[in-house]
Amino acid sequence: MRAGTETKGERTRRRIVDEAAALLNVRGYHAATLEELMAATGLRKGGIYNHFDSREDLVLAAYDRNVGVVAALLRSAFAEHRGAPERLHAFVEVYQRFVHEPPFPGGCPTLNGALQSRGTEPRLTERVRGVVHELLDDTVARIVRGGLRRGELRDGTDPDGVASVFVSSIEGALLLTELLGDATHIDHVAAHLHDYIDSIATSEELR
Amino acid sequence: MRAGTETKGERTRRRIVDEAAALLNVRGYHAATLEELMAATGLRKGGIYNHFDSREDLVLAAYDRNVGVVAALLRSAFAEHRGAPERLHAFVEVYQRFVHEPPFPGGCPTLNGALQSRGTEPRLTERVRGVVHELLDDTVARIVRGGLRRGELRDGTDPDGVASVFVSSIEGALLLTELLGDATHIDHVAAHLHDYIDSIATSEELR
Amino acid sequence: MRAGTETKGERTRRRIVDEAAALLNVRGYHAATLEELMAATGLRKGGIYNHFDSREDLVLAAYDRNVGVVAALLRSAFAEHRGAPERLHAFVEVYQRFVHEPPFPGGCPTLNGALQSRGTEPRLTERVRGVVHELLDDTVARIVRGGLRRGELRDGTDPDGVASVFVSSIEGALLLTELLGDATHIDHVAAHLHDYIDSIATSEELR
Amino acid sequence: MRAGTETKGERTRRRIVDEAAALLNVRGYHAATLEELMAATGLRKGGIYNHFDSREDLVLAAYDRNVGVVAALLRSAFAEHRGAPERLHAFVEVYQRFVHEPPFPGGCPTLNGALQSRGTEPRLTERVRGVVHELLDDTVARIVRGGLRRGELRDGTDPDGVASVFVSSIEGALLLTELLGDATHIDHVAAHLHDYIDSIATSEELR
DNA sequence: ACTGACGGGACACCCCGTTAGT
DNA sequence: ACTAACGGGGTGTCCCGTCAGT
Repeated sequence: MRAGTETKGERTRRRIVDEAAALLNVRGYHAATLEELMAATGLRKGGIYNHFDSREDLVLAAYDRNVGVVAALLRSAFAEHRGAPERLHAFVEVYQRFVHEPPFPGGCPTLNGALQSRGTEPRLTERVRGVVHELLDDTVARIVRGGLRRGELRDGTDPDGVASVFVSSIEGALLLTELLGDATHIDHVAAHLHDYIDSIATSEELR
Repeated sequence: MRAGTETKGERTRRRIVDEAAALLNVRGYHAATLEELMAATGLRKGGIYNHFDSREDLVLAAYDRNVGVVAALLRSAFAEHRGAPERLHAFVEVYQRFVHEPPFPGGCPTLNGALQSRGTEPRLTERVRGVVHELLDDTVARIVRGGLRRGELRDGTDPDGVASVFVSSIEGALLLTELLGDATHIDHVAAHLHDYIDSIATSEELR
Repeated sequence: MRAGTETKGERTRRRIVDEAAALLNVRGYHAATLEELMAATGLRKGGIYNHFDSREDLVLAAYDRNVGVVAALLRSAFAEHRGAPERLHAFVEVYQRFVHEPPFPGGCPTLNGALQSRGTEPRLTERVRGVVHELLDDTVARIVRGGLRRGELRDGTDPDGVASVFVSSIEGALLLTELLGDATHIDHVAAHLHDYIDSIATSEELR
Repeated sequence: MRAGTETKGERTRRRIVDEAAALLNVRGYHAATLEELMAATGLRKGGIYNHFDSREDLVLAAYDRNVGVVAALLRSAFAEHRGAPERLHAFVEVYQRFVHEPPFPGGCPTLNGALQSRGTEPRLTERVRGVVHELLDDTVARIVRGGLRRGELRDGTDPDGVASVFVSSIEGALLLTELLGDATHIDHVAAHLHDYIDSIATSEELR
């Protein structure tokens, strides 16, 4: 299929996913009922089930869409920075900006998916695991490995350790921010991580 | 009635809370059904409703119980250490040990409660908020303030910032550990926090 | 047993009936739950079941008590009047006064019992039937028959017809009064019945 | 869609209301359980809840249907008579015929609704109040007012008083008839009311 | 005689999925 | 492709009754 060309069915499907994505991230991937999804999409049950075999399939598609938005933010941020320290700074800033200028309401979809899928939604849980693994290994740890290779980060820095710290503290801060309705937590954590980046960077230049 | 003596009802109630607490932390505070709670406690609906006015009340009691266990671990850890840096180290170690030698299965109840109460369980959410606030303000930030007064921590250290960083990164690490079934995340974060504590402590002595 | 002497058990039983009677006439003989009866009597379930084999038995006893109060009002009113027209006037006045100066809240127990026992409470229905039959045949119709014998009422007056009219219109008026919260209905009906009595009385003297 | 055409859903909904109306008037608007309604309509819960948001909504619709039948009987009776005395006679006869040739079993829905909604079914109670008010003010009292204007009824006749007497005694008679299974009560009351109408009519002609 | 504890059975409501229509 | 109609299972809650204790 050529870019820009969509059959009518595809357009409808896309619209369903878009509306569902917005709703689910706010109301909860598990809590939102099919009735609410019907109201959000303006379609009836049968209309939705024409495009998705089950509510779960729609939820997964919507989750992917929301995660994709965040991934795109990261990609575009990385496109502007080459060095490992810079990219790590950018990584933090993306999430910080995500809180203060959210591209869609409801907070971080990765976190929300992780929170709400416990036990009841195994396929979503699996999907979240994949996303988080990618965040850890293919994003943060990869940046660190590249930085080590290029000598931008101190020898002995553990890529996996950095990844754990970054993802843990950021997702934890998003959780606090969301739970308490207080954005200072992500700011405090961001400041800490910026310091941390500087402490493991070989370069002397201050940000 | 003498202290230390329990009527039959109190014993049963305690047993219900204990069994429910174990179940709910694993199955989910929201997902676990009353039927499962009946199976876990060995009582019928009538029996449970004799001790609790609603499923929600039981859930809250079970949540309190689980949170109380963690609080007790913290208290006993703090009882062995006086200085602020030592207490912060102990704080981290409690959570690290919590993962490796869990007093009950299912992970951190605070986190689980926060995860599963989104929107659907307002009273539980409120409870979690209280617990997290206590963790931030009355535990970590208070320790830091004491350390500043006594000159154990560097001037300029922000108690609230430290609290945000500690709670965020630890809860985030617990989330990763739980989600991915991989305890290295809490270990990485713990190591990082230990370093961080040393970096803000005035004392030169290494741990 | 001598009058005025009550064993402790009898006193408790009487207290249960009294409190239950007051509650049931207001909350409804069918709607009031055992929990409410417990609260009203200050006893626990077992305490009540010591005196009554079932909720239904207590309801019946309470109903009898309430009906007995009305019956006593009628008896004492009849004791002051000998002639049939006078007694019929008195009959009407008892119910009219019952509305304006109720001896207990909730309205006419006969009516309430009739209303609330439909289908679900067969024994109470049977009891109500008996009470209404007594009201029709042994009270109103009997007065009319006496009046006919003594020539106080016009020949050709049908005792059963008068009874139907009196009981129907009075109970109907109580229903309207209760349903709409408007006491004018019983007043209108009372005025009408007083006129009706005068129209079937042989005596010329106006009331 | 053309008038007079019913979709399948409308037909089913109508059938639900019809069957429910018949059942509820007999079994009781409060007592009849959803299971019984399912059996009566031949539908499952899901099918019923597709047409009604709650059991209460169905009950109200069924009540309205039954009341509507009685209202239609009154309207058609009034259509054949113009004068106030004639219409009052017709009013009485409608209810008398209602007992002897009931259009549906279970007796007068207005009465049944009033009886069974005490406290437990506030919306039904409100509905019944409206129906009774209409019966009093917009039906009987209005007829009397018209009769007074046209000089068909004696001056000094109180429309509200007549309404109270008519509705009270008829509903009371229906109550007795239903409670005791004895139709003579409505007949006695009807005879009385016919006499009463003649006594307040200016016309000399006997019925 | 009275309490506390527990069983057991309804009951109304929710919500996902599917199929007959159009 | 989309709607309306319907099935069916599960959920929390209510509430009466009973039985062991004391």
